[in-house]
Amino acid sequence: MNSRAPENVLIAHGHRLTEPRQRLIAILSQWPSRFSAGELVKAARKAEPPIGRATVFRTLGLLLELGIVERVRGADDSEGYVVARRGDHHHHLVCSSCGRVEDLPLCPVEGRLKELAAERRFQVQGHNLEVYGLCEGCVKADEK
Amino acid sequence: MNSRAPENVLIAHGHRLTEPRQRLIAILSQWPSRFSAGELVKAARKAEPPIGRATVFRTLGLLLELGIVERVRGADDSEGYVVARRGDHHHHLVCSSCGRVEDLPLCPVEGRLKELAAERRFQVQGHNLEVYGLCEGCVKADEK
DNA sequence: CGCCCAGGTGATACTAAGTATCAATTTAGC
DNA sequence: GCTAAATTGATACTTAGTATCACCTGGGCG
Ligand SMILES: [Mn+2]
Ligand SMILES: [Mn+2]
Ligand SMILES: [Zn+2]
Ligand SMILES: [Zn+2]
Repeated sequence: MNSRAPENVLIAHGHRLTEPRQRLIAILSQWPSRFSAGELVKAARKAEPPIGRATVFRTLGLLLELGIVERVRGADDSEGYVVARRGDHHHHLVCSSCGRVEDLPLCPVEGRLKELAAERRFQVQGHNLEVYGLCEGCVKADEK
Repeated sequence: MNSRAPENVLIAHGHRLTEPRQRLIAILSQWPSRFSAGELVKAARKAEPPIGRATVFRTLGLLLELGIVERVRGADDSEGYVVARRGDHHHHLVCSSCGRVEDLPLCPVEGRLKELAAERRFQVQGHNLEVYGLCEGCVKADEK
């Protein structure tokens, strides 16, 4: 049994494994890449039977809190989500051309940040970093 | 003449120095700290004569693009703005207790990020970083 | 198995942050 | 002052998310 499977994480945190939640997880598990709240709402509405908008947002919030999905902002500042592929502290490389999201497991901030903040007497609790640019595929397409 | 004064920056970029813009700049110049779009809209509506909502958003976008204001996300993921105090590349220390925003002029990402991204064949175009924690004042208040 | 109720659902309505349209107004240069 | 182009503000629309509340159901208990 994979204890990192969304269904098990839900249960482990005392949440119920309801039908709408299972169906949303199934939809997400096949999602190719970054998606907006609206896209998920649309997919949920098309399902049979349809899943309500409020439930989609509530479930999205729950999955976010459990680390099953992550919020990732686009280069254009748009909100978006991706299904998480790792549970530890990491950041994202977001392609500004195709929108693909890659995990960046090594945090380029940790060390340096502590010193800088300490000098300012600022007590760091957390940070968030997104890196924008072109993924390998889009760089190649660009060179042609 | 301070060429960094908002009025001059507008003109230098070929924009008109209209009355609503001047009045919005005046309102912003007295803004104590981080503000939301809604707060600015409200202040603009209370002004005499009132400034329209659409104009507030358009002007905010313009000032953002000219670097006169900066978008700063709160620890709770809320959108917000601050009047910029510097024009070069920098980040922000955002107090999760009082909401105050401090500039962090030394970018703790630059060096390390290049190497990491190069290994992944990701061509970096930019990044955005926000640091959350407690400002000096709130740390002290907390200790009591 | 079947009861029961806390937790969850979905319809609806509401808020915040924008964007789009367009007729009416204003700015800035001549 | 005149005029064209930029800007305004009213209105309507979109996306993201929250609040309410009557109804429903998952799953623990007997
Ligand atoms: Mn990730
Ligand atoms: Mn700043
Ligand atoms: Zn790409
Ligand atoms: Zn503070």
